[in-house]
Amino acid sequence: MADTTRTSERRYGTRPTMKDVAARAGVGLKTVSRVVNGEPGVTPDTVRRVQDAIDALGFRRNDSARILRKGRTASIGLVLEDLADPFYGPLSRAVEEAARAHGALLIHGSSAEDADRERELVLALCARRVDGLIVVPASDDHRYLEPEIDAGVATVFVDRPPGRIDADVVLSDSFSGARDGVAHLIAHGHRRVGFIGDRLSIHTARERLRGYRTAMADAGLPVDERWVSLGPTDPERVRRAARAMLDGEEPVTAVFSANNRVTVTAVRELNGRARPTALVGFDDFELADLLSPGVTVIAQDAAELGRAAARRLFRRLDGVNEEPARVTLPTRLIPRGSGELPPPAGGPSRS
Amino acid sequence: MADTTRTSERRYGTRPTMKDVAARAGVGLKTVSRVVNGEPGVTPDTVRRVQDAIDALGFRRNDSARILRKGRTASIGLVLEDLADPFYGPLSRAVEEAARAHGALLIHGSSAEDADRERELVLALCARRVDGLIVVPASDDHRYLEPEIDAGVATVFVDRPPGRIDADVVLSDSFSGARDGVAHLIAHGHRRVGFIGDRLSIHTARERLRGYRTAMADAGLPVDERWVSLGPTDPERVRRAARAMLDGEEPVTAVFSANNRVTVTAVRELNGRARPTALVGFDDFELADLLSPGVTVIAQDAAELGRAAARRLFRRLDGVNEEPARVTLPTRLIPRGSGELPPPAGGPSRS
DNA sequence: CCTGGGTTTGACAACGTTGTCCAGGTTCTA
DNA sequence: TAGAACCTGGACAACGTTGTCAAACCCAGG
Repeated sequence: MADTTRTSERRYGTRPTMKDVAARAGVGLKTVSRVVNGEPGVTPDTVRRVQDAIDALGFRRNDSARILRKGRTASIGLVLEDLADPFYGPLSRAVEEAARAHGALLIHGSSAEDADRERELVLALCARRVDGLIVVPASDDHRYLEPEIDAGVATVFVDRPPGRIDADVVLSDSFSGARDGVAHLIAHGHRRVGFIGDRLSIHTARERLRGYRTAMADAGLPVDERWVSLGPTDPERVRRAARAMLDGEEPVTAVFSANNRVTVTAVRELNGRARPTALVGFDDFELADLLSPGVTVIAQDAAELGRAAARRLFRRLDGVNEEPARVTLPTRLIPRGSGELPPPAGGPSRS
Repeated sequence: MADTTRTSERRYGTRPTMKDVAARAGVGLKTVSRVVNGEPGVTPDTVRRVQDAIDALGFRRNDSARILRKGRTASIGLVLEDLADPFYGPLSRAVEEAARAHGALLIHGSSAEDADRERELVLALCARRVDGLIVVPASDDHRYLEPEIDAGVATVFVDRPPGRIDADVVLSDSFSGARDGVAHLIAHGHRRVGFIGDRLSIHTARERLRGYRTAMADAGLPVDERWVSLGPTDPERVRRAARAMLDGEEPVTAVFSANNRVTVTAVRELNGRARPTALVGFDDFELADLLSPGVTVIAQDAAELGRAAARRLFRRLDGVNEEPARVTLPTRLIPRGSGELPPPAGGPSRS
């Protein structure tokens, strides 16, 4: 490939600029800009000449320069815990659709539930000058975001509230959901209900535990602390927890599992046992209805979480200036069989 | 909020620049740049002064300007079909990890299996001057990408090959996988095997169909065209297809479903029937082992697809200049029960 | 043929950063 | 002590685009 010195010709790795287009079309720089952006006030004939030059050179506007000049990037950042978690699929998708509707691109990052990594990602996105941020918090202290928010980065938290700052947040009603799920088990005759949850550092985990305790208390039932297990959601820990509460001295007859990862492992453990144990899980998951018995769940609407967060975000970007608000979405109990199993006859359900 | 004229103070919606920092620290612009980028040749004392000014003003480097100046954006684009499809979760995740390891951010878009939308997204990413692109093609003509690739945008296709251009691509071995899956059914005594696939416009769909036909031919079995159903993967179409081949005159005794969406619907249909029908599905999915019977699948390694694509991409970004290559990853048959069901005794398995 | 109004066009600065290059100061060497 | 070598810091241009503003042009009406 001859390295020609004619600057207006395409060379490998060098992209033509508006200046090149202008030279080729024999017009001024600004006229090219006008054509590229569809601004009025250019003769049809000139438009055609410029268009031809654009096509001939394979010109594509450099949005970096445009962004620098205009100050707006038409992109929003989405930071969540793990892209591969099926719960976040519909949420991301909903945010993406909203972004698309507003002509914005989505920049994505997973925090892997690590506070430092969340911070690092969020600040990288701010350095890119994203117009807005949607964050599923991993950290419990978001004061580092204050200067950014002051500087005008619209920020909405979703699924969990931010720590130590006041900002928009969209949540599912974890407390009521868990309370309803546990009450459902109690209504089917259970008196000893186990709870397998996430680490207490996570807000939703705390709320769901509170829902569990409330439901038990409302029914006048005691909670044996051996029935409550909190910690990371890896299968090994969850398995051990399930075994402990099922094989102990006063075994539970039902289990409430506080998120989808826990539920899946719990199902695996319960299915292998002779004595059926009732189960209600927080979060719906695909194929829950096809298992036998079908898994009764407290479903949250992940897509709606994303939509609501995006709605809030774009309202702010459109200049609406309101106080930060908390939106709480209701959950839905979906009975499928596992939550309606009765306690073993003649078993510990006698008061 | 008083609109002070002191330009170096923070005002709402206006961010401090290096110039502001320089003024405040009493140093030159370039010195600030050096400190921000950790370049050598600045006295510790000066560094501290600059650092203080940065903290006081809440300065954060504007990456748009940096990108404009340097030409590299440290970001890569990922365009796939649907973020919410669980198959793409691990793939995205793997790409993200690789990006992170190389200090790059990930910009994300879903094509929704629409060629125009793919093109629009890809070109938007090119306008942003992403350093590289990873694309799950929805279109069958990617000539529109040629100028971009010539201009230096490293591009790797994944899961499906590009159309009408030569470029890197990472694929699962759909042909062999399907052939093995169908051979597995035949090995268990089936002679009438149905195939429910995706639209033929999709490369993997064609390959899997070819695998099916090859397995049947290799076993000397005829294929009745009523056993083959191709089309969109919505549940309604798949259900009808399954019913037709199961209730027809010469009903199939086994079904090969050519992707995860089809498999899930097929399981739903088959589970409701008295006569058990064998099933092997392409793509693994969560909980496949918990259904009864467990679903035998041809598993592809989605995460490895992503990793391999990212590896290829970053090799190119590191300057390695090779001919475009096709990488094909093997699939793995995972027997779980549904694929090992025998045909009904005394039924049509007599030759 | 000139004036006035509108339309079309282009020159120029600016966005915030980094690369180049040079000035001034310090330290070391002969 | 002079001169070289080195270190630190800053002035300036450039990246490719868009906003501002003024110049040039066109046509109709007088």
